[in-house]
Amino acid sequence: MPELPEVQTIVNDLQKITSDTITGFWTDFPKAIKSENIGSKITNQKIKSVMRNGKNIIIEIANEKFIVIHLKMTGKLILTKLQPAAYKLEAVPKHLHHIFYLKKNGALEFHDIRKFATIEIISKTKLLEITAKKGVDPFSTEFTIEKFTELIERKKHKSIKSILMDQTVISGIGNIYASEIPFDSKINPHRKISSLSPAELKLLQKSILKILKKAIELRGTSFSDYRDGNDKKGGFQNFLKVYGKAGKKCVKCDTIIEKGTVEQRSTFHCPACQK
DNA sequence: AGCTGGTCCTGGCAGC
DNA sequence: TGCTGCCAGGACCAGC
Repeated sequence: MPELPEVQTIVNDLQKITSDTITGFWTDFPKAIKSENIGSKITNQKIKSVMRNGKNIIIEIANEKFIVIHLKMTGKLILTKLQPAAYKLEAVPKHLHHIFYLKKNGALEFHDIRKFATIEIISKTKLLEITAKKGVDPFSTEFTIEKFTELIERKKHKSIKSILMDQTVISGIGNIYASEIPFDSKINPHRKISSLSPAELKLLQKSILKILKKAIELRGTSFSDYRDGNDKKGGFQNFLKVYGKAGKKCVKCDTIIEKGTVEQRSTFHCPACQK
């Protein structure tokens, strides 16, 4: 499932479509598109930039309009060299649901197995509204220990895991890294925020940056479906310590990794290493 | 206001 | 073997 490192990898790969022009759009699943008349809004528009905001991919086009894409669990954006004429639209691959045709780069294919991913065309005003609702980006200079402390102030009764997942606190962390980060900090993800000492909070902040940074270096985690902009797997799945490891031995102490639930999401930790 | 639980969707797998 | 049914997941929304 694409989280910050995966989305960042895709956005990096998509930099090459900057200054290209969208020549057309095709879809067989309009339900995923939250805006009307997408084709006429984006056709013949030049791409000004490709950015990330939390787990959103934002493609800026002319007239201060933005294509906002959220890949949810199984969405994939893959750049191909295929020209529009090469697509047999009556027989596209099963999970290919949208295609952005490009003047120079061929096409940007949007695949999605579970059809949860969304596309939206929004104005600059709306974009600012969306980003204002989001918490701090871990890689922005705003992500200081003071800001972190302030953001969790009203959420002290919540668990550490749920805070890491809360996009209005820190934007970009999903279920995989929300288990891996507390393991790196040696902190039990089920603990309440209020139980954290200032030193532990600092440790957690350090682990957020460390784990996300390493995952970006390895081009993300391909736990099941994730692929980068070139349809290649990431590498961080080989470095997972607890996520998906229930019943297996902890790499550090041989204790059996436990699987629990936080807000209906599976959560993994080592009961010996993580206090 | 804040919390819970339902919803979207389908591949993969456990159990019979 | 073939079927059924459950689970995974992010974000949003209805209802209390």
